Amino acid sequence: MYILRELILEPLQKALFDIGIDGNSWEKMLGPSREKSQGDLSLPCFAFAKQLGKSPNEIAEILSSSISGEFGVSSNGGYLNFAADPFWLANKVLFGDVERSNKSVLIEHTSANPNGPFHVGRARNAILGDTLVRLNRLHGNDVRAEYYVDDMGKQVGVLAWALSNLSEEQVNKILDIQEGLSGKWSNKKDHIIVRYYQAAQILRKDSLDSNIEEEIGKLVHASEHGDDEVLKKFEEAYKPVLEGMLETLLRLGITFDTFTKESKFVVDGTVSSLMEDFESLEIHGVAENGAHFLDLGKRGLKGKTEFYYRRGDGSSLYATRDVAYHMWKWKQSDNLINILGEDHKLQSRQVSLTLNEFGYNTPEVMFYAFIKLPEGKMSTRKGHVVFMDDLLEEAHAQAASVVKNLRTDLSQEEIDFIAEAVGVSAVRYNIIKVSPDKGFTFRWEEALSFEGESAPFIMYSHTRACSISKRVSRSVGNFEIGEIHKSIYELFRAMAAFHDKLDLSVSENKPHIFALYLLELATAYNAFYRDCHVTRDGQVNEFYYAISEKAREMLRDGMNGIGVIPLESM
RNA sequence: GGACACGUGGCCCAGCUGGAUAAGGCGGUGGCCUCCUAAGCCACAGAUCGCGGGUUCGAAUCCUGCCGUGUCCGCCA
Repeated sequence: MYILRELILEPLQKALFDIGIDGNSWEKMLGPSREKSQGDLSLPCFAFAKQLGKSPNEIAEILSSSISGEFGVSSNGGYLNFAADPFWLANKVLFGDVERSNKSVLIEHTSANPNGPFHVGRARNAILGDTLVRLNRLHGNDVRAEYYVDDMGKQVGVLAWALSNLSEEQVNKILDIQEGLSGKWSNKKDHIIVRYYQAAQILRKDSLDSNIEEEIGKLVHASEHGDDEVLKKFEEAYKPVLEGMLETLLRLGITFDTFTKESKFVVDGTVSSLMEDFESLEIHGVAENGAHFLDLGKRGLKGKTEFYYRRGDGSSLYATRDVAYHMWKWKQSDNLINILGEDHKLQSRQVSLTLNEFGYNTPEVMFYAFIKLPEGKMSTRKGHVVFMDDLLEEAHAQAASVVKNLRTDLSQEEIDFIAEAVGVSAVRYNIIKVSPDKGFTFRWEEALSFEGESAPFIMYSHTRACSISKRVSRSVGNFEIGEIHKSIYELFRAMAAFHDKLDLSVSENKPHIFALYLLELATAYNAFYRDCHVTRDGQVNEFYYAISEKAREMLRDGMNGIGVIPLESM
């Protein structure tokens, strides 16, 4: 609780000084109480024992009796505990103001190759990234959400080749499908076009016809040299796919401010001039066939230390363009955050070390582990894949059936509206509630869980507050802070943590911290709802109403911060 | 083989800039709707924090060895 910390720091320092503890090395030991029942902040006194020749117990006792202020102090088992005064806390929570951050931040996320629909694994990036965007905005930062479009190189090359060389019939035959794409997504462009890509991949692998590889190679080569016509052809190929992908993201509430094409840096010449600059570096080297690299082993990289940035034929590589891209990004914003899969760790390190070499800073990176399926790795080819579009449909359907059971008063249209919000929120929440560096196995029953640690749990608390708001249907009147019931005190403590958790979540790039916090806030609200009725026999308790309204706003803001939709009724 | 992650009750997961009896959820058992939406609430049961060493007044947390899982080690993206 940061507000409490500010309050006690001075008296605590004085008390410590009086017993012979100088300096402020103890400040980092002052942390949140492990035991909630003991207080909000605790100072373990074990470290002072030797210096003072007293037991930690004694020290804590002495300190507790010498400190006083608008807070509770106590000692227990060698710990000095501080608890927020209920009345003080009520004032802070109901009337306090918080300082907001206002940094400029550029967050690059998703940036998926535009060659096919999102499966849940690929979508983890987009959901984590968008949540970080939202949390930064909630925190007050000026955020730009950016998608780096991979519009050149092999993947798009294969796609473009397939679209201009394969017919619908050929694709179906190669993929061994009789009647072509059927079902729900037969009109969605990413699902349609990915089949051409898949067919081409099979041809490349199985066919003895080496012309295919040669033709694709020519296209890729041309794109890497900035050939206008080829790049245009590539764009025609990937654009509809990307549109289909963005449609899925839009359904998840994910949008971008800017799209930057990889080819930009080839076409405008920055990549080739950058490659010339590389040659002046001390760690620069040239391989036998004329390929160029930097020896990053000299900068602490372990394992394979050569970072190749230029092929023997003089063309650039993906990572080279990524360096150029990052130099450009540093001109757009003072703070860069990238969201990347753990498979990009080495590549990201190479880019960062190279940037450092030119005097640029290292961007912040949030790495996330992959989502597996019970049957193993996600693989489109083996049919081990869960498309985000399918997951969202299923989530909607399940939510609709729950709503239908619970609410017989609603029209089909209202049911659909609620089901969509619940479905999307639940899907997002199940991905962001776990730490990004934890790989997890996708299970339908968990992804579609609407109780316990889930988005609907939080949404439900919020609708309760909305329901009260609707019932009273006016703003909060004059009130005095009344008796502070245990549940109210706990709710205040939870509310006071809002900005602490938001700040932590944003500064550490860990969305799950704030996502899990909202669960605590909702739980605390539920206890308040149970114990303290705002309206009773037609009378409104203004103090309670003020608390409920404040909590409602916090829940709403917090939910928006993680992309969970704050419905007013469900 | 090397590098980097991860390993916490039957299952999922928080805690890991060292601090008090390891926090939640699912599942299990038992209870709560004449009272602002029961997608809720309450109670109970359930943990050698992968294994072995070390550092420390104190280790789930730091160091080290081993085991297991994942990712990477392309002049691919």
